[in-house]
Amino acid sequence: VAKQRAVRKKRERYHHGNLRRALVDEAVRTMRKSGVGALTLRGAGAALGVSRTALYRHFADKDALLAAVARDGFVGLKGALDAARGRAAALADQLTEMGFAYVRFAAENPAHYRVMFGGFLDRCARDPDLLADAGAAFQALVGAIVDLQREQRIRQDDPQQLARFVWAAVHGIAMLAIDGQLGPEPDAGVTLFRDSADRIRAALA
Amino acid sequence: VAKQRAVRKKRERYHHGNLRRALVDEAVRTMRKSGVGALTLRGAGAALGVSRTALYRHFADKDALLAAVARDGFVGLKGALDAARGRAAALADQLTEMGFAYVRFAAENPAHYRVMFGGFLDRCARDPDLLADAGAAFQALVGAIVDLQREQRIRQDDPQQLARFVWAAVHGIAMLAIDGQLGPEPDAGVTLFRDSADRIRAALA
DNA sequence: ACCTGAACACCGTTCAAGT
DNA sequence: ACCTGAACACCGTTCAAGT
Repeated sequence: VAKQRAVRKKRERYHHGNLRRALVDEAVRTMRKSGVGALTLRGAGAALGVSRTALYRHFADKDALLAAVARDGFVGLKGALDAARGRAAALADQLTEMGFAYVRFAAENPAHYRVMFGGFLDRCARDPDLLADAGAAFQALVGAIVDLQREQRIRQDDPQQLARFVWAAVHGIAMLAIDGQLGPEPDAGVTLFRDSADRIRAALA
Repeated sequence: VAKQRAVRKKRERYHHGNLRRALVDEAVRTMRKSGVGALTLRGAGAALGVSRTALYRHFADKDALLAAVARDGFVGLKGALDAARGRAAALADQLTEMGFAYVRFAAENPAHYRVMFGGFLDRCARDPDLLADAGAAFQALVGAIVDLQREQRIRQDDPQQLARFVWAAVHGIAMLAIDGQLGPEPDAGVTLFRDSADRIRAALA
């Protein structure tokens, strides 16, 4: 009976405009369990007790849904980076802590991470807000670098350029790890970042 | 008439066991023109004047074909890296030259590059030789680092570990560029590597 | 802002029966 | 080592007609 009521309640909420949110969550859930290849619009609809065509009221097509999934991912990534920055005891540790958080985010959400970055430009054409969400995550990194520059802890180059370099290094580690290119160990990415943190520090000195 | 003969000749070769090679080439061609999403087994067969089911004589399924495409890519990447290393005037320039070649390879073959790295571990299960081809490309990088160490030009850490760091940095630049995350400019990756080469050098010093 | 139901074109893959 | 031809299950997407 309680279950019945839960379903009823859910149903009602869909009519209040939450189907969009529910679809993104369902897509993320499916991807986490079975990869992005397992995500089908028909399956997502069925899982939510909604017709196959209902989602076209909220998304132009499958790619638009994936763009929303990507945006959701960048919001989560920014949250993880901000939290890591706050956790750092000393200013000098902020960037390292953020690097660990970044690689860990990717390792824990591999399918989601791939959607965030795969064909980014094409997805931005579908949903211009994606660019802003991705930019916000990137700015968390730029902010940490600007702070370090202000305290004279790292070189005074263009912070955007330095941030791009650090981003590429961490993104490369995350991607290689996700794709299994660093070996089958699930924490291969975290390990490589641990080994590389001193190199990155030296690069910025 | 000449065309007719070419087709005839091609046909004959297929029966000599070259259909496998022709399928890989056709897949690469299609991906280059229209992306990996445009690659279909039916289309590849039609383009080669071969039945829809003929390729199952050479590949277990579509993923096995993509594994062969990935292997082909790693062979090409290793060739580009070796050539770049040979081009370098001084020993100190080898790594930089290889970095440019790497990023350029990815920029010129984006779809191919994605197939090489996407789901690498899963693809290795399909075709164990993929691991060897990828390893050979990686060893080109390790070799350059070992040479620099022998001449005391860079730090004496574990060369495999240093190579992984450099690889991740360059891979990250290449991936961000391919996905348009560095902006719509087609040479955004090469530009970022140019800006980052000094950082990487400092990291290895 | 949803529903049902039917339909379209396009997939990967399998199989039977040939040469 | 290829072929033809038929079939299966599964896609994304569209449309008409409802509530």
